[in-house]
Amino acid sequence: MLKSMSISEDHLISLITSSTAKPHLRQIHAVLLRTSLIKSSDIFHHFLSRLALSLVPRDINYSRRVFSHRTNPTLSHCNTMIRAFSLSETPSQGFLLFSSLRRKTFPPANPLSSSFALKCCIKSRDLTGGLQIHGKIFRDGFLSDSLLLTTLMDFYSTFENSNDACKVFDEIPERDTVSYNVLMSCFLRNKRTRDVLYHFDNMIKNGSVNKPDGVTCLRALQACSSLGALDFGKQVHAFIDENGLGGALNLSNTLVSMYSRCGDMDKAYEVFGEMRERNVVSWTAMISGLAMNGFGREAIEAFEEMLKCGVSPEEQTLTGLLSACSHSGLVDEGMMFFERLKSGEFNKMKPNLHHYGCVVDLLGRARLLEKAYSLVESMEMKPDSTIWRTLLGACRVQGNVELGERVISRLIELKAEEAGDYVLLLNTYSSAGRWEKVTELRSLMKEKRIHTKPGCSAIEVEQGKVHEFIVDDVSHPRKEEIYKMLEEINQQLKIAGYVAETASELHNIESEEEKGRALTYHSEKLAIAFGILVTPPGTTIRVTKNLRTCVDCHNFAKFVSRVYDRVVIVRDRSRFHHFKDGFCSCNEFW
DNA sequence: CTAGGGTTAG
Repeated sequence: MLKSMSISEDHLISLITSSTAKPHLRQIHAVLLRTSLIKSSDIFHHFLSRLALSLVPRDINYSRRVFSHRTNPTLSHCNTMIRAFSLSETPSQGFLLFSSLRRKTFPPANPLSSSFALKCCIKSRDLTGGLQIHGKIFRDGFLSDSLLLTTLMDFYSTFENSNDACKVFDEIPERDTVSYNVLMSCFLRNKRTRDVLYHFDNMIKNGSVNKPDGVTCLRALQACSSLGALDFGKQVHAFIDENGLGGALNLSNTLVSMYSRCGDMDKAYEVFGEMRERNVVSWTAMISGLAMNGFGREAIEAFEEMLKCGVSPEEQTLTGLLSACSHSGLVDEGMMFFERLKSGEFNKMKPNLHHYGCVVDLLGRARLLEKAYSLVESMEMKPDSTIWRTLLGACRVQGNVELGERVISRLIELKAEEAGDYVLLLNTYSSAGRWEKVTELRSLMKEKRIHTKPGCSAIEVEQGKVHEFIVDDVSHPRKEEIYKMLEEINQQLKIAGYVAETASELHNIESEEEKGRALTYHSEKLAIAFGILVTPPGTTIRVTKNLRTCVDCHNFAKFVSRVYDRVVIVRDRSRFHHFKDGFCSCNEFW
Protein backbone atom coordinates (compact mmCIF):
# COMPACT_ATOMS: atom_id res chain seq x y z
CA MET A 1 0.00 0.00 0.00
CA LEU A 2 2.65 2.51 1.05
CA LYS A 3 4.80 1.49 -1.85
CA SER A 4 2.09 2.09 -4.42
CA MET A 5 1.35 5.47 -2.79
CA SER A 6 4.95 6.58 -3.16
CA ILE A 7 5.06 5.58 -6.80
CA SER A 8 1.98 7.55 -7.61
CA GLU A 9 3.37 10.45 -5.65
CA ASP A 10 6.50 10.63 -7.82
CA HIS A 11 4.37 10.19 -10.86
CA LEU A 12 2.08 12.97 -9.76
CA ILE A 13 4.91 15.36 -9.07
CA SER A 14 6.37 14.84 -12.51
CA LEU A 15 2.90 15.37 -13.97
CA ILE A 16 2.51 18.57 -11.98
CA THR A 17 5.89 20.01 -12.87
CA SER A 18 5.35 19.48 -16.56
CA SER A 19 1.94 21.06 -16.91
CA THR A 20 1.17 24.68 -17.65
CA ALA A 21 -2.38 24.44 -19.02
CA LYS A 22 -5.45 25.07 -16.92
CA PRO A 23 -7.56 21.96 -17.84
CA HIS A 24 -4.57 19.79 -17.05
CA LEU A 25 -4.04 21.38 -13.65
CA ARG A 26 -7.77 21.15 -12.86
CA GLN A 27 -7.66 17.41 -13.44
CA ILE A 28 -4.62 17.08 -11.21
CA HIS A 29 -6.35 19.18 -8.56
CA ALA A 30 -9.32 16.79 -8.62
CA VAL A 31 -7.02 13.80 -8.20
CA LEU A 32 -5.16 15.46 -5.32
CA LEU A 33 -8.41 16.17 -3.49
CA ARG A 34 -9.78 12.68 -4.09
CA THR A 35 -6.63 10.93 -2.86
CA SER A 36 -6.01 13.43 -0.05
CA LEU A 37 -2.48 13.80 -1.43
CA ILE A 38 -3.12 17.54 -1.31
CA LYS A 39 -2.31 17.32 2.39
CA SER A 40 1.32 16.54 1.58
CA SER A 41 3.20 19.78 1.99
CA ASP A 42 5.64 18.93 -0.78
CA ILE A 43 3.02 18.03 -3.34
CA PHE A 44 0.94 21.04 -2.41
CA HIS A 45 3.96 23.25 -2.91
CA HIS A 46 4.63 21.88 -6.39
CA PHE A 47 1.00 22.20 -7.33
CA LEU A 48 0.62 25.75 -6.03
CA SER A 49 3.83 26.92 -7.76
CA ARG A 50 2.66 25.52 -11.03
CA LEU A 51 -0.79 27.00 -10.69
CA ALA A 52 0.27 30.40 -9.41
CA LEU A 53 3.46 31.00 -11.37
CA SER A 54 3.60 28.86 -14.48
CA LEU A 55 -0.01 28.65 -15.60
CA VAL A 56 -0.63 30.34 -18.95
CA PRO A 57 -2.61 32.51 -18.85
CA ARG A 58 -2.29 33.09 -15.11
CA ASP A 59 -5.34 32.75 -12.88
CA ILE A 60 -4.66 34.48 -9.59
CA ASN A 61 -8.16 33.83 -8.21
CA TYR A 62 -7.88 30.08 -8.66
CA SER A 63 -4.49 30.15 -6.92
CA ARG A 64 -5.89 32.24 -4.09
CA ARG A 65 -8.76 29.78 -3.56
CA VAL A 66 -6.41 26.83 -3.44
CA PHE A 67 -4.11 28.65 -1.03
CA SER A 68 -6.89 29.71 1.32
CA HIS A 69 -8.01 26.09 1.73
CA ARG A 70 -4.64 25.10 3.10
CA THR A 71 -4.83 24.76 6.86
CA ASN A 72 -1.20 25.13 7.89
CA PRO A 73 0.67 26.72 5.03
CA THR A 74 4.46 26.59 5.22
CA LEU A 75 6.62 29.60 4.47
CA SER A 76 7.33 28.29 0.96
CA HIS A 77 3.60 28.17 0.28
CA CYS A 78 3.17 31.75 1.48
CA ASN A 79 6.16 32.99 -0.48
CA THR A 80 4.89 31.38 -3.65
CA MET A 81 1.59 33.15 -3.14
CA ILE A 82 3.19 36.53 -2.42
CA ARG A 83 5.28 36.14 -5.56
CA ALA A 84 2.18 35.25 -7.54
CA PHE A 85 0.47 38.41 -6.29
CA SER A 86 3.51 40.47 -7.25
CA LEU A 87 3.08 39.28 -10.83
CA SER A 88 -0.71 39.71 -10.85
CA GLU A 89 -2.98 42.66 -11.41
CA THR A 90 -3.69 42.83 -7.67
CA PRO A 91 -0.18 43.22 -6.21
CA SER A 92 -1.44 44.97 -3.06
CA GLN A 93 -2.90 41.62 -1.95
CA GLY A 94 0.64 40.28 -1.76
CA PHE A 95 1.63 43.00 0.66
CA LEU A 96 -1.41 42.18 2.82
CA LEU A 97 -0.46 38.50 2.93
CA PHE A 98 3.10 39.45 3.82
CA SER A 99 1.84 41.68 6.65
CA SER A 100 -0.13 38.80 8.13
CA LEU A 101 2.88 36.47 8.31
CA ARG A 102 3.67 35.32 11.87
CA ARG A 103 0.10 36.28 12.80
CA LYS A 104 -2.73 33.74 12.60
CA THR A 105 -1.41 30.37 11.57
CA PHE A 106 1.34 31.77 9.38
CA PRO A 107 5.07 31.29 9.94
CA PRO A 108 7.36 34.35 10.24
CA ALA A 109 8.83 35.94 7.12
CA ASN A 110 12.26 35.24 5.69
CA PRO A 111 14.29 37.45 3.30
CA LEU A 112 12.60 35.92 0.29
CA SER A 113 9.14 36.91 1.58
CA SER A 114 10.34 40.47 2.06
CA SER A 115 11.79 40.53 -1.42
CA PHE A 116 8.53 39.38 -3.05
CA ALA A 117 6.50 41.77 -0.88
CA LEU A 118 8.73 44.63 -2.01
CA LYS A 119 8.01 43.68 -5.59
CA CYS A 120 4.32 43.93 -4.78
CA CYS A 121 4.86 47.46 -3.45
CA ILE A 122 6.86 48.39 -6.53
CA LYS A 123 4.09 47.19 -8.80
CA SER A 124 1.25 48.79 -6.84
CA ARG A 125 3.35 51.95 -6.35
CA ASP A 126 2.91 51.68 -2.60
CA LEU A 127 5.65 53.86 -1.12
CA THR A 128 4.49 53.53 2.52
CA GLY A 129 4.28 49.76 2.31
CA GLY A 130 7.79 49.54 0.94
CA LEU A 131 9.16 51.78 3.67
CA GLN A 132 7.46 49.57 6.26
CA ILE A 133 9.14 46.54 4.74
CA HIS A 134 12.50 48.30 4.84
CA GLY A 135 11.96 48.91 8.57
CA LYS A 136 11.06 45.28 9.07
CA ILE A 137 14.11 44.10 7.14
CA PHE A 138 16.19 46.21 9.50
CA ARG A 139 14.48 44.80 12.62
CA ASP A 140 14.68 41.24 11.33
CA GLY A 141 18.40 41.61 10.66
CA PHE A 142 18.06 40.67 7.00
CA LEU A 143 20.37 43.48 5.91
CA SER A 144 23.03 41.11 4.70
CA ASP A 145 20.90 39.38 2.10
CA SER A 146 22.21 40.58 -1.25
CA LEU A 147 19.19 39.51 -3.24
CA LEU A 148 16.83 41.29 -0.90
CA LEU A 149 18.91 44.46 -0.87
CA THR A 150 18.99 44.50 -4.65
CA THR A 151 15.21 44.45 -4.71
CA LEU A 152 15.17 47.21 -2.09
CA MET A 153 17.35 49.31 -4.38
CA ASP A 154 14.92 48.77 -7.19
CA PHE A 155 12.15 49.92 -4.86
CA TYR A 156 13.88 53.24 -4.10
CA SER A 157 14.75 53.66 -7.74
CA THR A 158 11.08 53.25 -8.75
CA PHE A 159 10.17 56.07 -6.41
CA GLU A 160 12.86 58.25 -7.94
CA ASN A 161 14.95 58.26 -4.83
CA SER A 162 18.34 57.53 -6.29
CA ASN A 163 20.11 58.72 -3.14
CA ASP A 164 18.58 56.04 -0.94
CA ALA A 165 19.05 53.48 -3.69
CA CYS A 166 22.76 54.30 -3.66
CA LYS A 167 22.89 54.01 0.12
CA VAL A 168 21.40 50.52 -0.10
CA PHE A 169 23.85 49.64 -2.87
CA ASP A 170 26.75 50.60 -0.61
CA GLU A 171 25.40 48.24 2.07
CA ILE A 172 25.23 45.20 -0.17
CA PRO A 173 27.90 42.78 1.09
CA GLU A 174 28.36 40.84 -2.13
CA ARG A 175 27.57 42.88 -5.19
CA ASP A 176 27.14 40.96 -8.37
CA THR A 177 26.45 42.04 -11.93
CA VAL A 178 22.73 42.17 -11.26
CA SER A 179 23.12 44.64 -8.38
CA TYR A 180 25.20 46.82 -10.68
CA ASN A 181 22.54 46.54 -13.36
CA VAL A 182 19.79 47.60 -10.99
CA LEU A 183 21.94 50.54 -9.93
CA MET A 184 22.43 51.54 -13.55
CA SER A 185 18.72 51.24 -14.27
CA CYS A 186 18.18 53.48 -11.29
CA PHE A 187 20.58 56.11 -12.61
CA LEU A 188 19.01 55.96 -16.04
CA ARG A 189 15.48 56.31 -14.65
CA ASN A 190 16.60 59.26 -12.57
CA LYS A 191 18.47 61.03 -15.38
CA ARG A 192 21.89 60.39 -13.90
CA THR A 193 23.29 59.23 -17.21
CA ARG A 194 26.88 60.18 -16.50
CA ASP A 195 26.87 57.92 -13.45
CA VAL A 196 25.84 55.02 -15.68
CA LEU A 197 28.88 55.49 -17.87
CA TYR A 198 31.13 55.97 -14.86
CA HIS A 199 30.08 52.61 -13.42
CA PHE A 200 30.36 50.86 -16.76
CA ASP A 201 33.93 52.10 -16.99
CA ASN A 202 34.64 50.88 -13.48
CA MET A 203 33.22 47.44 -14.17
CA ILE A 204 35.50 46.99 -17.15
CA LYS A 205 38.55 48.19 -15.23
CA ASN A 206 37.85 45.95 -12.22
CA GLY A 207 38.47 42.89 -14.32
CA SER A 208 36.75 39.56 -13.84
CA VAL A 209 34.50 40.31 -10.84
CA ASN A 210 31.20 41.93 -11.83
CA LYS A 211 31.87 41.81 -15.50
CA PRO A 212 29.24 43.64 -17.60
CA ASP A 213 26.67 41.34 -19.16
CA GLY A 214 24.09 42.01 -21.86
CA VAL A 215 21.85 44.05 -19.59
CA THR A 216 24.76 46.21 -18.40
CA CYS A 217 25.66 46.97 -22.01
CA LEU A 218 22.05 47.76 -22.80
CA ARG A 219 21.90 50.31 -20.00
CA ALA A 220 25.21 51.84 -21.01
CA LEU A 221 24.01 52.19 -24.61
CA GLN A 222 20.82 53.87 -23.46
CA ALA A 223 22.88 56.31 -21.41
CA CYS A 224 25.02 57.06 -24.49
CA SER A 225 21.86 57.67 -26.49
CA SER A 226 20.56 60.25 -24.14
CA LEU A 227 23.92 61.96 -23.78
CA GLY A 228 24.77 61.76 -27.46
CA ALA A 229 28.07 60.18 -26.44
CA LEU A 230 29.05 58.59 -29.73
CA ASP A 231 32.60 57.65 -28.78
CA PHE A 232 31.56 55.96 -25.58
CA GLY A 233 28.81 54.17 -27.48
CA LYS A 234 31.38 52.82 -29.91
CA GLN A 235 33.43 51.52 -27.00
CA VAL A 236 30.42 49.69 -25.60
CA HIS A 237 29.78 48.28 -29.07
CA ALA A 238 33.34 47.00 -29.20
CA PHE A 239 32.94 45.43 -25.76
CA ILE A 240 29.78 43.65 -26.91
CA ASP A 241 31.55 42.19 -29.94
CA GLU A 242 34.68 41.21 -28.02
CA ASN A 243 32.66 39.37 -25.41
CA GLY A 244 30.40 37.49 -27.75
CA LEU A 245 27.24 39.26 -26.68
CA GLY A 246 26.59 40.53 -30.20
CA GLY A 247 24.00 38.04 -31.31
CA ALA A 248 21.25 39.29 -28.98
CA LEU A 249 18.37 40.94 -30.77
CA ASN A 250 17.66 43.46 -28.03
CA LEU A 251 21.29 44.62 -28.03
CA SER A 252 21.35 45.09 -31.80
CA ASN A 253 18.10 47.02 -31.62
CA THR A 254 19.50 49.28 -28.94
CA LEU A 255 22.69 49.76 -30.97
CA VAL A 256 20.67 50.91 -33.98
CA SER A 257 18.85 53.35 -31.76
CA MET A 258 22.04 54.54 -30.05
CA TYR A 259 23.85 55.28 -33.31
CA SER A 260 20.78 57.08 -34.66
CA ARG A 261 20.42 59.15 -31.54
CA CYS A 262 24.07 60.06 -31.76
CA GLY A 263 23.63 61.15 -35.38
CA ASP A 264 25.77 58.44 -36.97
CA MET A 265 23.41 56.99 -39.55
CA ASP A 266 26.17 55.11 -41.39
CA LYS A 267 26.85 53.02 -38.30
CA ALA A 268 23.12 52.60 -37.59
CA TYR A 269 22.64 51.23 -41.10
CA GLU A 270 25.67 49.01 -40.71
CA VAL A 271 24.39 47.36 -37.54
CA PHE A 272 20.90 47.04 -38.99
CA GLY A 273 22.27 45.50 -42.17
CA GLU A 274 24.34 42.92 -40.31
CA MET A 275 21.47 41.65 -38.18
CA ARG A 276 20.59 38.02 -38.76
CA GLU A 277 16.98 38.52 -37.80
CA ARG A 278 14.90 41.66 -37.46
CA ASN A 279 11.64 42.11 -35.62
CA VAL A 280 9.23 45.01 -35.50
CA VAL A 281 11.36 46.73 -32.84
CA SER A 282 14.41 46.65 -35.13
CA TRP A 283 12.45 48.22 -37.98
CA THR A 284 10.91 50.77 -35.63
CA ALA A 285 14.33 51.75 -34.31
CA MET A 286 15.63 52.19 -37.85
CA ILE A 287 12.60 54.17 -39.05
CA SER A 288 12.61 56.44 -35.98
CA GLY A 289 16.35 56.94 -36.35
CA LEU A 290 16.00 58.04 -39.96
CA ALA A 291 13.12 60.31 -38.92
CA MET A 292 15.12 61.96 -36.18
CA ASN A 293 17.96 62.63 -38.59
CA GLY A 294 15.74 64.15 -41.26
CA PHE A 295 15.88 61.31 -43.78
CA GLY A 296 12.14 61.15 -44.43
CA ARG A 297 12.22 59.44 -47.84
CA GLU A 298 14.50 56.73 -46.52
CA ALA A 299 12.20 56.23 -43.53
CA ILE A 300 9.23 55.71 -45.83
CA GLU A 301 11.26 53.27 -47.92
CA ALA A 302 12.21 51.35 -44.80
CA PHE A 303 8.56 51.20 -43.76
CA GLU A 304 7.54 49.78 -47.11
CA GLU A 305 10.41 47.31 -47.02
CA MET A 306 9.23 46.22 -43.58
CA LEU A 307 5.71 45.55 -44.84
CA LYS A 308 7.20 43.60 -47.74
CA CYS A 309 9.06 41.41 -45.23
CA GLY A 310 5.72 40.56 -43.64
CA VAL A 311 6.37 42.41 -40.36
CA SER A 312 3.31 44.21 -38.93
CA PRO A 313 3.85 47.72 -37.60
CA GLU A 314 3.16 48.73 -34.01
CA GLU A 315 2.04 52.09 -32.66
CA GLN A 316 5.64 53.21 -32.23
CA THR A 317 6.43 52.33 -35.84
CA LEU A 318 3.70 54.66 -37.06
CA THR A 319 4.94 57.34 -34.67
CA GLY A 320 8.38 57.10 -36.26
CA LEU A 321 6.96 57.13 -39.77
CA LEU A 322 4.70 60.14 -39.19
CA SER A 323 7.46 62.06 -37.47
CA ALA A 324 9.71 61.30 -40.45
CA CYS A 325 7.11 62.91 -42.71
CA SER A 326 6.79 65.97 -40.53
CA HIS A 327 10.55 66.49 -40.11
CA SER A 328 11.11 66.24 -43.84
CA GLY A 329 8.08 68.28 -44.86
CA LEU A 330 6.44 65.34 -46.65
CA VAL A 331 2.91 66.63 -46.10
CA ASP A 332 1.01 64.57 -48.66
CA GLU A 333 2.77 61.36 -47.72
CA GLY A 334 2.22 61.99 -44.03
CA MET A 335 -1.47 62.69 -44.47
CA MET A 336 -1.83 59.60 -46.60
CA PHE A 337 -0.26 57.39 -43.91
CA PHE A 338 -2.46 59.07 -41.30
CA GLU A 339 -5.57 58.26 -43.36
CA ARG A 340 -4.44 54.67 -43.76
CA LEU A 341 -3.89 54.49 -40.01
CA LYS A 342 -7.37 55.87 -39.29
CA SER A 343 -8.93 53.39 -41.70
CA GLY A 344 -7.62 50.58 -39.53
CA GLU A 345 -5.35 49.17 -42.23
CA PHE A 346 -2.59 48.38 -39.73
CA ASN A 347 -4.04 45.68 -37.50
CA LYS A 348 -7.05 47.88 -36.76
CA MET A 349 -4.73 50.18 -34.79
CA LYS A 350 -6.18 53.65 -34.10
CA PRO A 351 -4.24 56.93 -33.91
CA ASN A 352 -2.87 57.70 -30.43
CA LEU A 353 -1.66 60.96 -28.92
CA HIS A 354 1.79 60.57 -30.42
CA HIS A 355 0.34 60.11 -33.89
CA TYR A 356 -1.82 63.20 -33.50
CA GLY A 357 1.20 65.10 -32.25
CA CYS A 358 3.12 64.28 -35.42
CA VAL A 359 0.24 65.27 -37.68
CA VAL A 360 -0.31 68.56 -35.84
CA ASP A 361 3.38 69.27 -36.35
CA LEU A 362 3.12 68.28 -40.02
CA LEU A 363 0.13 70.56 -40.65
CA GLY A 364 1.74 73.36 -38.70
CA ARG A 365 4.86 73.27 -40.85
CA ALA A 366 2.70 73.20 -43.97
CA ARG A 367 1.12 76.47 -42.79
CA LEU A 368 -2.23 74.77 -42.36
CA LEU A 369 -2.67 76.11 -38.85
CA GLU A 370 -6.45 76.20 -38.74
CA LYS A 371 -6.58 72.64 -40.00
CA ALA A 372 -4.16 71.64 -37.25
CA TYR A 373 -6.29 73.40 -34.65
CA SER A 374 -9.51 71.74 -35.79
CA LEU A 375 -7.74 68.35 -35.80
CA VAL A 376 -6.86 68.86 -32.14
CA GLU A 377 -10.47 69.82 -31.39
CA SER A 378 -11.73 66.73 -33.20
CA MET A 379 -9.59 64.22 -31.32
CA GLU A 380 -11.47 61.52 -29.47
CA MET A 381 -9.06 61.71 -26.54
CA LYS A 382 -8.21 64.75 -24.43
CA PRO A 383 -5.28 66.66 -25.93
CA ASP A 384 -2.34 66.85 -23.52
CA SER A 385 -0.02 69.77 -22.98
CA THR A 386 2.44 68.51 -25.58
CA ILE A 387 -0.14 68.65 -28.33
CA TRP A 388 -0.91 72.28 -27.49
CA ARG A 389 2.79 73.02 -27.25
CA THR A 390 3.34 71.59 -30.74
CA LEU A 391 0.62 73.87 -32.05
CA LEU A 392 2.22 76.79 -30.23
CA GLY A 393 5.48 76.01 -32.03
CA ALA A 394 3.64 76.21 -35.34
CA CYS A 395 2.16 79.58 -34.35
CA ARG A 396 5.69 80.80 -33.63
CA VAL A 397 6.94 79.80 -37.05
CA GLN A 398 4.12 81.67 -38.74
CA GLY A 399 3.79 84.56 -36.34
CA ASN A 400 0.11 83.78 -35.74
CA VAL A 401 -0.51 85.86 -32.65
CA GLU A 402 -4.24 85.28 -32.36
CA LEU A 403 -4.04 81.48 -32.34
CA GLY A 404 -0.90 81.56 -30.21
CA GLU A 405 -2.77 83.41 -27.47
CA ARG A 406 -5.65 80.95 -27.68
CA VAL A 407 -3.26 78.04 -27.34
CA ILE A 408 -1.36 79.41 -24.37
CA SER A 409 -4.62 79.97 -22.53
CA ARG A 410 -5.38 76.27 -23.06
CA LEU A 411 -1.98 75.43 -21.56
CA ILE A 412 -2.67 77.70 -18.60
CA GLU A 413 -6.05 75.99 -18.14
CA LEU A 414 -4.19 72.69 -17.95
CA LYS A 415 -1.78 74.27 -15.46
CA ALA A 416 0.97 72.89 -17.66
CA GLU A 417 2.60 76.02 -19.01
CA GLU A 418 6.38 76.12 -18.91
CA ALA A 419 8.97 78.82 -19.33
CA GLY A 420 9.60 77.56 -22.87
CA ASP A 421 5.97 78.19 -23.79
CA TYR A 422 6.25 81.85 -22.88
CA VAL A 423 9.41 82.08 -24.95
CA LEU A 424 7.51 80.63 -27.91
CA LEU A 425 4.76 83.20 -27.46
CA LEU A 426 7.33 85.93 -27.08
CA ASN A 427 8.90 84.92 -30.37
CA THR A 428 5.48 84.73 -32.00
CA TYR A 429 4.94 88.37 -31.03
CA SER A 430 8.36 89.45 -32.20
CA SER A 431 8.14 87.68 -35.56
CA ALA A 432 4.80 89.43 -36.09
CA GLY A 433 6.42 92.72 -35.14
CA ARG A 434 4.14 93.18 -32.14
CA TRP A 435 6.72 94.88 -29.95
CA GLU A 436 4.21 96.35 -27.51
CA LYS A 437 3.04 92.79 -26.79
CA VAL A 438 6.64 91.67 -26.34
CA THR A 439 7.20 94.31 -23.66
CA GLU A 440 3.92 93.45 -21.98
CA LEU A 441 4.62 89.73 -21.85
CA ARG A 442 8.14 90.33 -20.61
CA SER A 443 6.96 92.25 -17.61
CA LEU A 444 4.30 89.61 -16.96
CA MET A 445 7.01 86.94 -16.97
CA LYS A 446 9.08 88.99 -14.58
CA GLU A 447 6.09 89.32 -12.31
CA LYS A 448 5.40 85.60 -12.44
CA ARG A 449 9.10 84.96 -11.84
CA ILE A 450 9.41 82.76 -14.90
CA HIS A 451 13.01 81.94 -15.61
CA THR A 452 14.05 80.70 -18.99
CA LYS A 453 16.72 78.14 -19.56
CA PRO A 454 19.76 79.64 -21.26
CA GLY A 455 20.77 78.02 -24.52
CA CYS A 456 23.78 75.79 -24.09
CA SER A 457 25.81 73.97 -26.75
CA ALA A 458 28.51 71.38 -26.36
CA ILE A 459 31.16 70.16 -28.77
CA GLU A 460 33.48 67.21 -28.37
CA VAL A 461 36.79 67.91 -30.05
CA GLU A 462 39.29 65.42 -28.76
CA GLN A 463 38.29 62.03 -27.45
CA GLY A 464 36.06 62.67 -24.50
CA LYS A 465 36.98 66.37 -24.24
CA VAL A 466 33.69 68.25 -24.19
CA HIS A 467 33.52 72.05 -24.35
CA GLU A 468 30.32 73.82 -23.35
CA PHE A 469 29.12 77.28 -24.37
CA ILE A 470 26.19 79.46 -23.41
CA VAL A 471 24.84 82.58 -25.16
CA ASP A 472 27.54 85.24 -25.43
CA ASP A 473 29.83 83.04 -23.41
CA VAL A 474 32.98 84.80 -22.22
CA SER A 475 34.19 82.13 -19.84
CA HIS A 476 36.15 79.95 -22.24
CA PRO A 477 39.94 80.28 -21.88
CA ARG A 478 40.28 80.78 -25.62
CA LYS A 479 37.41 83.27 -25.89
CA GLU A 480 39.44 85.89 -27.73
CA GLU A 481 40.44 83.52 -30.50
CA ILE A 482 36.86 82.21 -30.69
CA TYR A 483 35.33 85.66 -31.09
CA LYS A 484 37.95 86.60 -33.65
CA MET A 485 37.13 83.40 -35.52
CA LEU A 486 33.43 84.24 -35.40
CA GLU A 487 34.09 87.67 -36.89
CA GLU A 488 36.08 86.10 -39.68
CA ILE A 489 33.38 83.49 -40.32
CA ASN A 490 30.73 86.20 -40.41
CA GLN A 491 32.71 88.08 -43.04
CA GLN A 492 33.26 85.02 -45.16
CA LEU A 493 29.58 84.09 -44.94
CA LYS A 494 28.48 87.61 -45.82
CA ILE A 495 30.47 87.36 -49.05
CA ALA A 496 28.66 84.10 -49.77
CA GLY A 497 25.30 85.78 -49.27
CA TYR A 498 24.44 85.12 -45.62
CA VAL A 499 22.26 87.74 -43.97
CA ALA A 500 22.10 87.68 -40.19
CA GLU A 501 18.56 87.65 -38.89
CA THR A 502 18.79 87.95 -35.17
CA ALA A 503 15.89 90.29 -34.49
CA SER A 504 13.07 87.75 -34.55
CA GLU A 505 14.53 85.25 -32.17
CA LEU A 506 14.66 86.01 -28.48
CA HIS A 507 16.07 83.00 -26.75
CA ASN A 508 17.45 84.69 -23.72
CA ILE A 509 15.37 87.38 -22.18
CA GLU A 510 17.91 88.72 -19.76
CA SER A 511 20.63 89.26 -22.34
CA GLU A 512 18.19 90.85 -24.77
CA GLU A 513 17.32 93.44 -22.23
CA GLU A 514 20.80 94.71 -21.71
CA LYS A 515 20.98 96.50 -25.00
CA GLY A 516 24.06 98.11 -26.41
CA ARG A 517 25.61 94.98 -27.84
CA ALA A 518 25.51 95.06 -31.61
CA LEU A 519 25.27 91.33 -32.11
CA THR A 520 24.56 88.46 -29.78
CA TYR A 521 25.95 85.03 -30.39
CA HIS A 522 23.84 82.00 -29.70
CA SER A 523 25.72 79.17 -28.10
CA GLU A 524 25.75 76.96 -31.22
CA LYS A 525 27.59 79.65 -33.19
CA LEU A 526 30.28 79.77 -30.50
CA ALA A 527 30.59 76.01 -30.53
CA ILE A 528 30.82 75.82 -34.32
CA ALA A 529 33.44 78.58 -34.41
CA PHE A 530 35.44 76.72 -31.78
CA GLY A 531 35.16 73.55 -33.83
CA ILE A 532 36.53 75.26 -36.92
CA LEU A 533 39.28 76.80 -34.84
CA VAL A 534 40.64 73.63 -33.25
CA THR A 535 39.91 70.77 -35.65
CA PRO A 536 41.77 70.08 -38.90
CA PRO A 537 40.02 71.05 -42.15
CA GLY A 538 37.44 68.54 -43.30
CA THR A 539 36.64 67.19 -39.83
CA THR A 540 32.95 66.72 -39.13
CA ILE A 541 31.72 69.20 -36.51
CA ARG A 542 29.26 67.72 -34.03
CA VAL A 543 27.37 70.07 -31.77
CA THR A 544 24.75 69.23 -29.15
CA LYS A 545 22.28 71.87 -28.04
CA ASN A 546 19.83 71.83 -25.14
CA LEU A 547 17.09 73.89 -26.89
CA ARG A 548 15.70 74.04 -30.41
CA THR A 549 17.98 75.81 -32.85
CA CYS A 550 16.73 79.10 -34.30
CA VAL A 551 16.28 80.16 -37.93
CA ASP A 552 19.39 82.30 -37.94
CA CYS A 553 21.72 79.71 -36.48
CA HIS A 554 20.27 77.13 -38.84
CA ASN A 555 21.05 79.38 -41.75
CA PHE A 556 24.48 80.13 -40.34
CA ALA A 557 25.31 76.42 -40.18
CA LYS A 558 24.14 75.88 -43.75
CA PHE A 559 26.54 78.56 -44.99
CA VAL A 560 29.40 77.29 -42.84
CA SER A 561 29.01 73.83 -44.32
CA ARG A 562 29.47 75.22 -47.81
CA VAL A 563 32.01 77.99 -47.30
CA TYR A 564 34.26 75.92 -45.00
CA ASP A 565 33.50 72.61 -46.70
CA ARG A 566 32.59 70.89 -43.43
CA VAL A 567 29.85 68.51 -42.49
CA VAL A 568 28.12 70.11 -39.51
CA ILE A 569 25.84 67.94 -37.39
CA VAL A 570 23.73 69.74 -34.82
CA ARG A 571 21.77 67.77 -32.29
CA ASP A 572 18.72 69.72 -31.21
CA ARG A 573 16.59 69.19 -28.18
CA SER A 574 14.53 66.85 -30.30
CA ARG A 575 16.39 65.92 -33.48
CA PHE A 576 19.45 66.16 -35.70
CA HIS A 577 20.36 68.56 -38.47
CA HIS A 578 22.90 67.35 -40.99
CA PHE A 579 24.42 70.29 -42.85
CA LYS A 580 26.37 69.62 -46.01
CA ASP A 581 27.24 71.74 -49.08
CA GLY A 582 24.92 74.50 -47.91
CA PHE A 583 21.89 72.29 -47.30
CA CYS A 584 20.25 70.72 -44.31
CA SER A 585 18.61 67.33 -44.29
CA CYS A 586 15.57 68.83 -42.60
CA ASN A 587 12.82 70.96 -43.91
CA GLU A 588 12.22 72.89 -40.78
CA PHE A 589 12.81 76.43 -41.98
CA TRP A 590 12.41 77.96 -45.38
C1' DC B 1 10.12 29.93 -6.30
C1' DT B 2 16.45 32.75 -8.00
C1' DA B 3 16.63 39.83 -9.01
C1' DG B 4 17.87 43.62 -13.82
C1' DG B 5 16.13 43.92 -19.82
C1' DG B 6 14.65 46.30 -26.89
C1' DT B 7 11.63 50.59 -30.31
C1' DT B 8 8.36 55.71 -28.91
C1' DA B 9 5.58 62.64 -31.03
C1' DG B 10 7.57 67.94 -29.31
